[in-house]
Amino acid sequence: MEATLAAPGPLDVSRTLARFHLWGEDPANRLADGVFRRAVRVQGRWHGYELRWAGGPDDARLTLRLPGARSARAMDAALAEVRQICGLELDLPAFYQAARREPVLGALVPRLYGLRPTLMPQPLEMLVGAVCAQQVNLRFAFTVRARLVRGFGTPVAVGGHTVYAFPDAERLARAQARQLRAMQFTVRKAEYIIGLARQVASGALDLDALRGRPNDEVMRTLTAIRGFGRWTAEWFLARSLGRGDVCPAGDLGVRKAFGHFFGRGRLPSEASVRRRAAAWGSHQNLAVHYLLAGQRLEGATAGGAT
DNA sequence: AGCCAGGCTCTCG
DNA sequence: CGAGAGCATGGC
Repeated sequence: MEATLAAPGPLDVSRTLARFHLWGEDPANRLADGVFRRAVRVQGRWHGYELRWAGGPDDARLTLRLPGARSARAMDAALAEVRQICGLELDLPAFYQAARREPVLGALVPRLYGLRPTLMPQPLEMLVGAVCAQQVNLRFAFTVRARLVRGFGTPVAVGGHTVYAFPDAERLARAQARQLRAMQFTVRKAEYIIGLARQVASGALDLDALRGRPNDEVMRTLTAIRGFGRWTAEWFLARSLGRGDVCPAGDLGVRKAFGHFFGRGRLPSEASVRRRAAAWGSHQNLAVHYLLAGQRLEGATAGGAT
């Protein structure tokens, strides 16, 4: 089966999907030879899909293919994921208009034209990925997450490649802490991940229901879980639910980016980042995304930090 | 060897 | 509450 979709507003697919290999390989989100591959589960069955694209940022055309699939439901599920992953729901034109009033963002927009945040469609995947990234460099975070995905995920063949479906809560709930330790998770992070998975698997925690809840309620729900603090919850709001009015101000990368663009290189406090970001209202998420990507642009040319 | 890395919990004032 | 110590595991 095959379907095409168009973006509402600018979309630079390559730049948007680049984050899947910025810091290493992600076996659940494979980017190879200009094709993005991933798997969705529909009625208990995994379907691998391939995303290709053509055209420029202003006329990007996406082609989604599910080799061997016949169910319209599988295609619908894959389409819904792709919309999330490419950030199609986000109002880029409105952000661009607002960015014109701000010199730093205004200058970044043309350089990053069509960049969108990649929203992670599966909440468990986002949360576990966030735990992996707590307090360690992102290269290492990617490495341990890849081990987790290969170790507990389900391999799915698609287009001559293998993608791994991200392990579900039931599988992670059965995992042993020492198995995660062998993958170089800390004892504590192993507990966090397994603890979360058990809450989800038992039905005590409904992550999908968070999508319909206001920010503060999502924050309260997530931060009540051991191992899940403000940083993790805010990134979940930003990169899973796509909430615009969120800024993970405590994030080291975010603070560095704010320091770079607004603080003459001095690392600002979390509170000061939060203050400045709050002025951007519903555009905070996109603004933060552009600042982070903007700093990576300059890091590549100036040899600085990422 | 030692500092750093896109935090979190726990304790105490 | 808010600040600070302690923590745990690698990468460079």
